[in-house]
Amino acid sequence: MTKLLIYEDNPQLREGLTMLINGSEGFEVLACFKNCNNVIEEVGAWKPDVILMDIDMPGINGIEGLKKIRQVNDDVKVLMLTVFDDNKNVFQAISSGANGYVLKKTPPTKLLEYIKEAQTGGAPMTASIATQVLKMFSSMNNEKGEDYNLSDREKQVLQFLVEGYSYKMIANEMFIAIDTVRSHIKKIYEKLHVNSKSEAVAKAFKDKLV
Amino acid sequence: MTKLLIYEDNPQLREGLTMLINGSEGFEVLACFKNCNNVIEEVGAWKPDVILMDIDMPGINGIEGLKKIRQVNDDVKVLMLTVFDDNKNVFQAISSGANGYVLKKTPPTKLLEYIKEAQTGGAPMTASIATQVLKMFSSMNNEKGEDYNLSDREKQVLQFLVEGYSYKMIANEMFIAIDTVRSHIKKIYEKLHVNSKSEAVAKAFKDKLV
DNA sequence: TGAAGGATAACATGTTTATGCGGTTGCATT
DNA sequence: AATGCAACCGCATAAACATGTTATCCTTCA
Repeated sequence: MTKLLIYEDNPQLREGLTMLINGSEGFEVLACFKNCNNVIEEVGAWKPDVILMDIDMPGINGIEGLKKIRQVNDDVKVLMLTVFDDNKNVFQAISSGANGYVLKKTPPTKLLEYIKEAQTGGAPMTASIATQVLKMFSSMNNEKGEDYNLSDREKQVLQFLVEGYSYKMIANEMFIAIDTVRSHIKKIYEKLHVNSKSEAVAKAFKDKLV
Repeated sequence: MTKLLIYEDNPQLREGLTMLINGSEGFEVLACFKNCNNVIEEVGAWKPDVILMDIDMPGINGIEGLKKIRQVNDDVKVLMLTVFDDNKNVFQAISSGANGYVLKKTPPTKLLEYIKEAQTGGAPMTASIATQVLKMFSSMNNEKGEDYNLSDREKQVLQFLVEGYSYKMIANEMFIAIDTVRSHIKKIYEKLHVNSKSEAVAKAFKDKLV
């Protein structure tokens, strides 16, 4: 028997979900709540297997609710419910420890499947969410964009810049004159299309040159 | 009609997949290959909707094959097939542009579902894969180390520094005097334990303050 | 109510950076 | 032999930066 709590501010949807779930073999809704004000106590008292958590709630939203839960309980599975597959929310929810993320328009049979999947350690996601997650994933990785073809020496200098060295210090470290450091840096700026040290440093981080 | 190519070195599995798919309404296997040696030409010639790509192949493996495909074609959907839900491969595949990632032990009906899902822009994953992806996602993100408790204003200034603004530009943007900018920056340096703009920028990136 | 601290601002001084120009050397390609 | 290019070096100047000190106006908080 899968025991659930539901957090959802919309009364119709709350009733609908409850009826659907309670009417299905092997599922039971322990309680419903329309906000997350006492989420910690409620979860502690009812000890559910799975929580359905609406994201868009007034007051404490679903993400905050999730975070509260995770402060005290890492075992209960939390399935986020939302109308939109909004990029930022997906990201937030996932990194706050959600076990799954499904759209409200998911058909009932699918939803029950997802709940079961969450309970058994899976990570149910609707297709559109999964697509987004993959996109975020691949975009954040992007193993270095442009090349800028910096020479070896220029790369070294840039490295020192990133580490906060002044021209003078770089000259010392590299056993060259400070004016040579200047020359290198000027060249680096040209290749990176920037015109200050901090821009170069920022670009180095952004484009994973270091 | 969903048209497929299959890359799989194991003859049994190759035959099995072909028979399964060709025996299903709405699916057609255009061709099968046991390695990725000519993958670019083959994809160009057959113009499939979906490619089933085994990961563990001798010679050019599935990930390399995927990368080759993505060099010339971003539209075709590539579904990775593997025996293990190996962490590293999942990550590699996703960031190389795979559309989905399923285990070979996936039951036939599910597999057809997944193929259809991939074709229509979804991102099919078996539950265990999805779980892994979420774990990677949430683990790679957090940290955010120290806080340094910068004030709101100081955070704004730091933001501008990171974007390469000079003191003068920051003063203009924030409608304050350049000397005030100086004051803020001095305070920022103290809190971040640095003593130059580029060090501050570097630290901002490293500690994910921005 | 008085202390603490954030945001604002001015002034002064010395250092660092950005940019321009010029140049030599040595290696590799043509 | 000529060309290009990376690495090296020097000089000059203006702008930007780092640091110090001082001070007012707020709000918050004990």
